Amino acid sequence: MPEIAEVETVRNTLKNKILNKKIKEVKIIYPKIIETNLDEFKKVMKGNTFHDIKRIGKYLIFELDNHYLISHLRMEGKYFLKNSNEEILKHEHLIFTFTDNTDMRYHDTRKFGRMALVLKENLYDYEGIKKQGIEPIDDKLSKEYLYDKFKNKSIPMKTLLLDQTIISGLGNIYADEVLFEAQVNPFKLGKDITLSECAKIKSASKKIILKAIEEGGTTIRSYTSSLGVTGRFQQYLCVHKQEGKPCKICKTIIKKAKVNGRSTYYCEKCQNVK
DNA sequence: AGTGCGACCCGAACGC
DNA sequence: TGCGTTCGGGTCGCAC
Repeated sequence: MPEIAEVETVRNTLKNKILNKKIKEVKIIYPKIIETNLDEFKKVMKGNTFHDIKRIGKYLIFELDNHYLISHLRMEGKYFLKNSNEEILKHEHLIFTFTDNTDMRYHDTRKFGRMALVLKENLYDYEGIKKQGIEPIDDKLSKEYLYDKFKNKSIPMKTLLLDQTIISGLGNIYADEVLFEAQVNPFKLGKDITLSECAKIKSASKKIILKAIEEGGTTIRSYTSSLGVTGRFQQYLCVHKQEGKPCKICKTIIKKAKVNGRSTYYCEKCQNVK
């Protein structure tokens, strides 16, 4: 499931392949993917060109002539590059055909991903973008900022790390890994967190995301990047999906629980869970 | 206002 | 074996 590191990997791999290609045609097979007006989408995309790909949190931002195409992959969204004459697969929902007869195809098994087309000057009017918090790799992420965001919340830390308005870009995998690295109890409420724990969360999130980006993300279940590269971060996971295995630090068996409906993996000793 | 939870999806994993 | 059921994952929107 794409988190910040996966989206960054898609951005980098896609960038080398599609920039400055002219779009000849766009085929929308599953229209619900598009949140904005469909006719406008078709009209604007035709004849347009991808000039750059940016990323804000888990959002991919394709730069066009006068617009941005905002794309959120949610759990299973992927982009594949193929020749236009290849058959259209079951889960390919949107096809951009370039003038050189190659395609960029949006593939999404669960149809959860979404796209929106906005004028460049309106990018930050888009709700999802507007409310993004600070990214783990941004030096502006400080322990004081986190403490301030957490201190009045009667919400478990696991849930707070998934809140994109606080830290932008963490998903279920890295939230578990960050809490383990920071030795913070995932069940602990925001209001009970200390400034020094915030400092640990800050540095742990940066360390883990940098490492994950370097390794091309994590592949769990169905996720592959646009070039089919398998994320190598999987081998560095300490707790996520490690239920029943001994903790890499203390050998205590890793446990699994639900926090706010999300599966959560932790070491009860290292993370001081009773 | 703050918090919790179902809906959106559908393939895989699970249970009988 | 084969069927039905549950699960998961990010985000939104609604209910309390």
